[in-house]
This record gives sequence, C-alpha cells and structure tokens, in this order.
Amino acid sequence: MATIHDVALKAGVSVTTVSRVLNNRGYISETTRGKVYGAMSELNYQPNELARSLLRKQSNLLGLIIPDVSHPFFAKLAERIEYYADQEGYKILLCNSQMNPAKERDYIDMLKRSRVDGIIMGSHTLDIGEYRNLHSRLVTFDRKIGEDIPYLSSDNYRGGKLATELLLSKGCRKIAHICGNLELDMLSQRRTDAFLDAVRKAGVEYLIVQTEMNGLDEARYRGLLQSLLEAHPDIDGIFATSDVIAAYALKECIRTGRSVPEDVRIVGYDDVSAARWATPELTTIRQPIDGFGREAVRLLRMQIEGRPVSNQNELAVELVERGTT
Amino acid sequence: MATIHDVALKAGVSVTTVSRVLNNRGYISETTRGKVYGAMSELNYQPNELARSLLRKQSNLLGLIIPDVSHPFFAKLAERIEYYADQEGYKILLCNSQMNPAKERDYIDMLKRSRVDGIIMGSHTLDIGEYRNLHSRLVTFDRKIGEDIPYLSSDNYRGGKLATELLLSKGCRKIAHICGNLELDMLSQRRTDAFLDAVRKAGVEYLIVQTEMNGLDEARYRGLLQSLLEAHPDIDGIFATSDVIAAYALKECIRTGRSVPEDVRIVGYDDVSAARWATPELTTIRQPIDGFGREAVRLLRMQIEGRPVSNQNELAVELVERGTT
DNA sequence: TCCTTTATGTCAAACGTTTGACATGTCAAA
DNA sequence: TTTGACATGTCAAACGTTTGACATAAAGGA
Repeated sequence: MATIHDVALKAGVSVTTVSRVLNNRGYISETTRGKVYGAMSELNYQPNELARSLLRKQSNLLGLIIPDVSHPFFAKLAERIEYYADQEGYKILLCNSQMNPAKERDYIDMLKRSRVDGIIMGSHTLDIGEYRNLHSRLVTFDRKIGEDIPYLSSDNYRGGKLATELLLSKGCRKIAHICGNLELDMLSQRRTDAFLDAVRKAGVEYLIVQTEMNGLDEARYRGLLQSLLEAHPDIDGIFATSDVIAAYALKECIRTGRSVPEDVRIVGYDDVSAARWATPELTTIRQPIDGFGREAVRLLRMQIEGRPVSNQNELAVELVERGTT
Repeated sequence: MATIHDVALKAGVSVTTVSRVLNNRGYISETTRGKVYGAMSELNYQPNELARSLLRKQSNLLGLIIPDVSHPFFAKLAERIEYYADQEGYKILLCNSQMNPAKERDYIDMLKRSRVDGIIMGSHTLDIGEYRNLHSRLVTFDRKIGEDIPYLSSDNYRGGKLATELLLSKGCRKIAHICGNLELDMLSQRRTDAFLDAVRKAGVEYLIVQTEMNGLDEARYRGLLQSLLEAHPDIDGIFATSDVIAAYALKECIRTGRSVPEDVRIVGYDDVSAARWATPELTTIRQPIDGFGREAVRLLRMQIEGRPVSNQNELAVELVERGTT
C-alpha cells in the first residue's frame, strides 16, 4: 500500500504538503493540490486510518454489542445504527453476545483494545457494577446502569398499557402476557408493570409467562406457547413482548383450530417487518427503531465531542392495529 | 488509558519485559510474569491494538459488505460470519450497501483506509472490473469475479431444480418463478436456469417475474404478488427466490381465498427462521448459511496466512419440505 | 574454572501520520 | 521600500507497540 511518502515523491512535494492537502490546513495553491490529488489517485492511495487514529487518539469506531443480529429487532436496530453511524463518519464493530456474560465481557475488552470511541450496549447480562467502572463512552438500551450513563429506551409502560387496554377493550377476559427474563432488570419490565396494572384494574384473569433465561431461543417459543394454550384453553388474549413470540402464538392458535382474532386476540411488540408477513398481520406496539439508531449515534457523538447529553432518553411508542385484534 | 510504559513502571520492570510477557517471547520468570499481570489488572491495561496493527501490518479486521443486515438472510449470514470471525480472532466491520453502487464504493475505500485484512462481499452492484483491481483479499458471495478471486455460493442450479421438480411432482401445471434482478450477473441465476430447464422439459406453463432493480424493498413485494395472481389466476405453483418473497406469496394466496397447498403450492429459498413463522410453514430450499459463514472466514484466513485457497466453493443445498407443498 | 541457560535491562528503529516551529521564498499592496 | 499574505520546505516529536541487537548478571553443570 502506498504511503504518504510515496504520494509526496510522485507529486514532487514534501510530505507536509501532502498532509496539508489531505487535512485542508495551511496555504495550498491549486496547482499543488492538483498534483497531489493526481499522485494519490495514480497510486490508489488511501490514508492509513490506523496511524491517524493512533495519533489523534480517536478511531471513529463504535462498538455495537447486541444479543444476536439475526433477531429481527436487533437486525433492524443494527441496520439503523450503522446507517446513522456512517452518516456521521463512524464505523461499526459488530458483536453478538448470545446473552453470554463471558462473551460480553470479552467483547467489551476487545472493544477497549480496539480503542473504539464509544460502545452501544444492547445486551446486558452483567452486573451494573461491571458496566459502571468501564470508563468507556456508553449508550445502553433499555437498561439504567447509573445516573451518569445515558440510556435509550422507549416508553415501555405506555406500550404495555396500550397493548393491554386494546385487548381489554376488545373484550378479552383472560389474558396471557409473555415477557422476557424479569431478573435482568431491563426497562422492558415496565411493559409487564403496565400489563399488571391494567388487568388488575379491569379485574380480568391473567397469566405471566417468562421466556428463557438466555433469551432468544426460538425453538423454545413453540413449546412454551403450546403448553400455555393447553394448560389454559380459555385464554382469549395474548400480549407478547416481541413480534417473533407473537408470530409463534398466532401459529399455535391456528394449529389448534382457534381463530384469530375471533377466539384469541394477539398483540405483539416491536413492529419489525415480519409482523406483516403473518396472516392475519400482527397488531403490535411499534418501537421507534429508526429513532433508536439515530439517538444512539447522536448520544455517543455528543459524548465524544465532550458535550453534555441527557441521560434519560425515552422515545414514544405507537399502537399499530392490524389483523390479530 | 494506561500504556505499556505505565505497566512497566508499576511492575518495576522494563517496557521490553512487559512486551515479552504480553507476547510470550524470550525468557520470563514466573515472579516477573506475576508482577506484570498484577500491574496490568491494577491499571486495567488493554494493549492498544491500533499501535499493534500499525506495526504488524495486520489489523485483524474483516470488512463485511451486504445489501442490508435487516434482511433475514443477511442477518443470519452476518451473525454466522461474526461468530466464526470471533473464534479466529477477527473483528467485523459492518457495512450495508443498500444496493447502492456509490455507497458500495465508499465502503470499499473506507475498509481499505481501515486496513482490514480482508473483505467479504455479499453485495455486488459494481462492474467486475472494479472488484478486480481492488487488491484486497476478497471473498465474494454468489458472484464470480475472476479466476483468482475465491467465491462462495451454494449449488444454485440444484436448488432451483429441487424446488421446481417438487412443484411438478405435486402436479403443478402453471408455475411462477419470482427471482432477483437478472442483470446483476449473480450465481443465483442458476436457480432460474434450473427452473427453466425443468418446466420446459415438463412442458408446463410458466412465468418469470423479476423483483426490483434495487433489491430488497419489501413494500414492492406485496404489489408484485397481487398483480401476478390477478393477471394469472390459474397459477398453481410458485417458486420464490427467498423466503421473504414466499411469505408474501403465501399471504396473498390466503388473502385471495386460495388455500395453500391445495390450490397453490409455494416453495421459498434460504430457510431463514421466518420460514417457520408462517402458517403453513414454508417449504423451502435450505441454504447452508452456517457453512457460508465458516467458509467465508476460513477462506480469508487462508489468504491472510498466504496459503492457497480454492476459488470455487459451492456448498450443498437441501430441500426442506413443510406445509406449503 | 568456564560455558550455558535463564532472566532482565538498555537502546533505537520502525509502523504511517499529524503538527508545530521555523525558514525561505514570491508577489502584490501600501 | 517595507509589509504581509501566500506557498512550500525542512526537521523533529509524538501516538503505543514490537523487535532486534546487545549488555549484564546469576545460577548451574561440566
């Protein structure tokens, strides 16, 4: 690979001059600029960002740690984050923690060694303390780890409330709520809180089912839904904490001869595009994934630039009513 | 951030000694090793990979360019690639080209500036020539760029043949094939070749529909399927080039009162997990996504290590029969 | 006693770039 | 004629690490 020295040699100028052209500093005549650009394209020169980063103490790298990029929600989130990162000149290092604490720790160390300018934590399997003394610029998703660490989430309580009240308003009398692992202390628990408040207030029967400890194992969803509907054949409403789970719920209803939404009404969460692949299409709570991506990058950029950021960032959710209610 | 000098100071040894501990070279006594490790953990030291990479001329970074990580196929592919990359000590820089040639070019330049050790090209919107004089280590997906550039694909012809013959064997007499943009010169065209061979040999009616130029726009799929089934109400078989398209086909059939598989049989492609969310579950051609990931990383590693690699790498596909046939 | 092995140190160069300090021009305006 | 803006150059240090050359010294065996 050509270096700045090669460019200088070929253009017949000094290295300093090339650097000045490259960084738009100092006085440069148009003719010199032309010669330099000419030499650069002739040599196919690409400045070595490793050397630049080393000197500038800034890599323009952002680390993204999520449970699994093949989960539709995180896939879309990753796509949006990468989109905005690219717009602002950042690059994304992708890490799938698989909800494995050891892997998560290793990834964090790797990102530190790589001198990323910031980390977006979409996976949280470690204790709050470990994140606290990380001393990296952080943005977290759906988890509050400290007063000084900005988090990003949506209005989970409102989402839970909208979903549950929709089911209630449609006349559901026995509603099941399928949520993630409540021990992980995520803000998405507010959905469950809202669910509980609503069903108790309405005085209807309800159930809460937690999915696996280690997250997103789809194989389990089927069995879980099957035994749920077997044990409680009179369930007439399901509020699932993701569209993927809702899709499995829908499947299981159809398989067992229940019609949706007549016999059972279903509300999902996220509004990933898969929600529209189902028949009937899933009613769901739309998470502002694009907004998440934009804000995550912005919050990191602000920190990198040493500007103050707000630590609590809750975006709005929206009920999207489709065919399953 | 602590440097190797700080560690040396705290441990009371020389920088060289610390480096020797870090890289396991030369003689080191156990006591010294202990002191060094102690100092490192006390200072929370993480060696600066930028500096290392600069010196070693090896970044352990791999670039991954795909159209869109939120598409289920590429999401899974990205996850698998990242998994194997991590196992072999590589990190993944994620790039979504959105099938935009300008973006793709920019990403390639960015990756070169970042001195990635190799690039995995899952998006191909540029002319072959541009990839040729790239002079980076490459692995491409589903596109042959040159004799000296390894590509990775599955047995597309066999996939197309399996899918079409299944439909024929079930008695379909008018089969539509929905494929990607045939002008892009991808190896996935072999699926279409196989389809044509099979339907012609069987002497049944057939149609070929290309999706949009700019790839994966789901909004279009619905309209496309709708007009297809309206214009040809007697279609009794559909072979779609992705499960996402197949899911939309299934939806449209159900919406228009056709029963699947009785009236229309559908075969998808990829076998992403979404294929099992549909009801009935999609019959599909399974692509070896895990194998793709493993091989992509291996092919790059071999090149990086200067070892010879085979340039043609075709993995096997498999017919997965489920509910839509 | 001498040689080897083990253990550690010093020193300097290298990776590719940026940046500041400073020198040396040319050219035009005051 | 002087001044200042413009244009370019030289030189060296810095970023954090690795590595080779070389020195030193203790411990152990022959």
